[in-house]
Amino acid sequence: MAILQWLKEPEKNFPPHQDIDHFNDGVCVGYIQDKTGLSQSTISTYLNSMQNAHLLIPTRHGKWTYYKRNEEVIQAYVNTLKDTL
Amino acid sequence: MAILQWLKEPEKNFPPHQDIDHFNDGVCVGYIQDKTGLSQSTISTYLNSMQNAHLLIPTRHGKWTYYKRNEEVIQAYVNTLKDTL
DNA sequence: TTTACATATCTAGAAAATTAGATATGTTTT
DNA sequence: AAAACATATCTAATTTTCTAGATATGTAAA
Repeated sequence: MAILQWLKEPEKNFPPHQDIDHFNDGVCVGYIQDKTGLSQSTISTYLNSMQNAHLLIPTRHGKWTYYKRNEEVIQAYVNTLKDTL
Repeated sequence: MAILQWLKEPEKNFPPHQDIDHFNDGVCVGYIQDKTGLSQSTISTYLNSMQNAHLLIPTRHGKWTYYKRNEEVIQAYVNTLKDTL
């Protein structure tokens, strides 16, 4: 949940990327790792599982993988909760 | 989540109680246990933890404890999720 | 075309959640 | 007040989740 929240406003929660000057494709794994303080493998695993759940969309830029929110799925999930819960 | 859903419409998901003819205070533990197929202690533990989270409101009627949804808290939770997630 | 770097995957140990049996408590009936 | 019944609590075993170290893979720089 924290990661999803951070990704709502990348410019407020992460430093700028070195090769690109926008967050159009999200934030690179390393920055998210730093922010959480967890190990590289743990973060990679998390991001991968969130990707599998279609909560995040990955984009590869050179050496880096960027992750951004999948707004449609996230909203659909919240709406389902609202109806079902 | 299943329990919360069932408790939205007790009359559709549970048999009538033997001592009272309404679900104003919710459903007794035994009926919820039957519906889940879990053991008595497990269900009691679940209901207790949901009560601690203020998701359920307990009412004692003689030998039975009835549990009903705490709509305010449940809605507040969903709304928080909608904003935060 | 080797080296360095970012990320992914594999493996396994530690921590937490799930669950039931045994027992305790509270309430009603006899 | 003893017995019966509904629910709660305690304890512990099983299962699942969490997490990191080691290693692998993919990409770019030297």
